[in-house]
Amino acid sequence: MTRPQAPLSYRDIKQIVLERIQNGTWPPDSFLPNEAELSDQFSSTRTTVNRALRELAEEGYLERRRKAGTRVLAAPVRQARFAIPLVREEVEQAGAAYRYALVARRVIPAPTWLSGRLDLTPNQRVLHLECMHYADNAPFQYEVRWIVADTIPEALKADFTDIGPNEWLVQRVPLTNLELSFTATKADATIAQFLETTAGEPVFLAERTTWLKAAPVTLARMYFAPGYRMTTRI
Amino acid sequence: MTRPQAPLSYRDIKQIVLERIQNGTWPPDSFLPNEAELSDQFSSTRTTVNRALRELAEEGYLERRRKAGTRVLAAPVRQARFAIPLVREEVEQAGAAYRYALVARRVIPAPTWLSGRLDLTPNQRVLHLECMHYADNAPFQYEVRWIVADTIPEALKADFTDIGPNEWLVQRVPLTNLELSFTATKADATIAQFLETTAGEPVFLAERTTWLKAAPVTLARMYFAPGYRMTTRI
DNA sequence: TTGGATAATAAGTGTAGACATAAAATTGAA
DNA sequence: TTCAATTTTATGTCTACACTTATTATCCAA
Repeated sequence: MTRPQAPLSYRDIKQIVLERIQNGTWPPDSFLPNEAELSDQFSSTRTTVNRALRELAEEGYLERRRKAGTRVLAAPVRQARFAIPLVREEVEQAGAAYRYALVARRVIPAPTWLSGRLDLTPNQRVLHLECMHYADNAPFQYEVRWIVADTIPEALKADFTDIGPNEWLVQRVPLTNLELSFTATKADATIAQFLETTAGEPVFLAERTTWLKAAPVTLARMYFAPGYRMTTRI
Repeated sequence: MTRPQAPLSYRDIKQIVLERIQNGTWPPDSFLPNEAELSDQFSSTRTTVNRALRELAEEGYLERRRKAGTRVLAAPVRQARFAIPLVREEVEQAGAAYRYALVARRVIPAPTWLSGRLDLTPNQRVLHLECMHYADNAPFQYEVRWIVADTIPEALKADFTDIGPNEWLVQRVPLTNLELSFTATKADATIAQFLETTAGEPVFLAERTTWLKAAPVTLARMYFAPGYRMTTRI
């Protein structure tokens, strides 16, 4: 039953190329035929092949260089993508009820270490906030945050008793740069108290620094309750 | 000085659209003009505008739905991308000398918890490895790994004294699925000994499970020396 | 032999137009 | 009034072609 072959989409081509990489037709470090030749083989156009290969390169399977051609990467630089969700969404997605509470709020001159980190002039004013996020009334995250008053003056007037600073910021400040780091740390007395655990217990700490163009906006430390796991699948 | 406008590239258009989102011309939740109209405005083609918007959607700034149109996302689902490097590369990139050592190697029937995690039949054989990774002779990572013998029989013959199992696997097994999770845990006596720290200290733990199609390949637990930070910028 | 100009090549990008498809909006019948 | 069928529309994708640009390979002269 030979019926006229439906044209291959760029998805089909991606799939086929990936299979050929994975089954050894095109072993690591080898070069693929060029786009023109592939589009012939697939009875497709160079544009379609281009999109397929471009996306595979984007995903870390191929390396492409002009004139040199397209090469299969030996060790695909697999990259994990973590969505950075709002705490509320993270909690609700897990099927738990979210509750937020503002623990402390004060305006202070930036401590030296913070000035260093955010490149502030000495004693620039910052809004310091401490917040708790609960999942089904169990502590989920203890958040300590500093917001640079000069960059976001509106924040001084904002009321953070009902809405968390992260949600507040995300809704009105178009963040341009972001640095995110994760580490394990030991709960001190304060953290332990808020997370209802014992001082000295390991907690997962996410630290997030954001800028608006060159101006520092905020630094946040988010301590997660013991047992927290950040997970992703590829 | 009116010179004939060079045509806008899809990059230019991305930039312009991003600026309009960030300066409030197109506030969160609002809809952009449709592609045809935008291509008029930019004196470009729909194809080019399409690529710009598609990539911005990919990056989490826009949401696109057929017929509905293209909407600015209120809280851009910013996503962090972590490259998942080989330990060796991670160490060398930090400018340190990398050293690897195999600590233990044995073939055992899979313990119950592992069978559950990897969906193995009871007592299926696994290769159990313990390895150390050093940066400038200081402990960097303690790796505990199980490799499913039925899925990767070659692994039983492999010599892991010179090359780590991760590098070995990456070079010959085209992993198809991967689950990665991060958490903070307490160093037990063994971990503490290898990482040259004290039992009870918090350590950063990355756990990685991989499959080849549906077949489970390996589970790895990587304990990082105290002070380790996983960082990314957007 | 070497070094620099030049040609050749493969990917990168843009234009123009067509058809496909999902989903919202509308219409019509029960 | 409500639900199902139909129309409309914005994005999704493909074709065909042309031009651009980075980079390698080649060739020739010093």
